[in-house]
Amino acid sequence: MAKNNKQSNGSEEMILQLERYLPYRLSILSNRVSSRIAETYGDKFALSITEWRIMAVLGEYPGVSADEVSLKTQIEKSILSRAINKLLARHFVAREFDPADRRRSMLSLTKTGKSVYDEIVPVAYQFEQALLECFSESERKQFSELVDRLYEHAEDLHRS
Amino acid sequence: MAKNNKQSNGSEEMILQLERYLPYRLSILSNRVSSRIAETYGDKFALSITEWRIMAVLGEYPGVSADEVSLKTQIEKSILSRAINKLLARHFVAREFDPADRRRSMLSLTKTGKSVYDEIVPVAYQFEQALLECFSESERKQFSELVDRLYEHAEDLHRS
DNA sequence: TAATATTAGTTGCAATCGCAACTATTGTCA
DNA sequence: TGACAATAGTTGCGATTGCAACTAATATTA
Repeated sequence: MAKNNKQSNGSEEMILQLERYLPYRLSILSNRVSSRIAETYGDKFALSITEWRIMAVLGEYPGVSADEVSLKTQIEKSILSRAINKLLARHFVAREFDPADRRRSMLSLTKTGKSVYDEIVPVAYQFEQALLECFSESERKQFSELVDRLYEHAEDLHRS
Repeated sequence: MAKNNKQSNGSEEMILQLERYLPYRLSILSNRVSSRIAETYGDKFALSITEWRIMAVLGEYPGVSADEVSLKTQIEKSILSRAINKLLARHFVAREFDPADRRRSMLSLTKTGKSVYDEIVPVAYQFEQALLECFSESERKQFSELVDRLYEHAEDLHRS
């Protein structure tokens, strides 16, 4: 972790070592990883990260509403609305409205969307595997656990 | 990690479990952490994440050029140019041009900028400490190491 | 039931992003 | 030296973002 180094001239000001600062490193790591994957589906299907995430949720949970997608992915609802419209226009996603609550949309992948999804998923997993090559089995487990714990803890911090 | 679960009906299509997919989790974690910190300096000094990062680099390396800031932070150069202009306008940052190479800027924090920096740095470190409370000492070290290794490995993947 | 609040999703709009083209300066090499 | 390439930084411009206000539907409650 970054250390709280003081300057050596005796003054009390701290220097922040950005490249050792964990929040910064997480951000850089995440950007690097995400952009690497985005290359795979971006080049081939012209999907943005946001669009792909929506499709990933629909592949896993067909029939969810936009709001549920928003909850799961943290995508802001106006961005989501516009991304869904694009996916509708490209016939990757279909939308019905819940007859019991006509505000509520029910989203799913179309046949075309599903075939795109089926093509991307194995590549995504291969990428994840390739990424994790640099870890041993126990390191993978440990890392995964620590990521989860940090995520929960960051949420807790907010509440206090 | 996410498992390559197949559907149970005997077809070969894979489902991607987004919330177990490591690249996705890194992204969500990083966003959560970054936005928590941004609240601290954003509310008080109206600094964006990008602006703060630039100031952090200048606090650590006074006199660097815009290009060097771009290399260190991965901030795209047009975004950087505009952010620096804002920081110049607010007198948080000063700019000279290298007499030996007049294309090259030499950036540094002004007195005002330095006082903002000096106020933010301890808060940033406190935040990092609070974040890491959920880890033991050895877990912190391990996590830091794994993050670094993953970062390097993600870069290697790209070259192949 | 009528008034009010809440929820799901959309849209207006100003700010930001990011690629590509541009200017200005310096480096290369025939 | 002079033509061309490379580098640092800026700017034009279309696309994207994200807040806030909006519409439409449902839920609450007096």
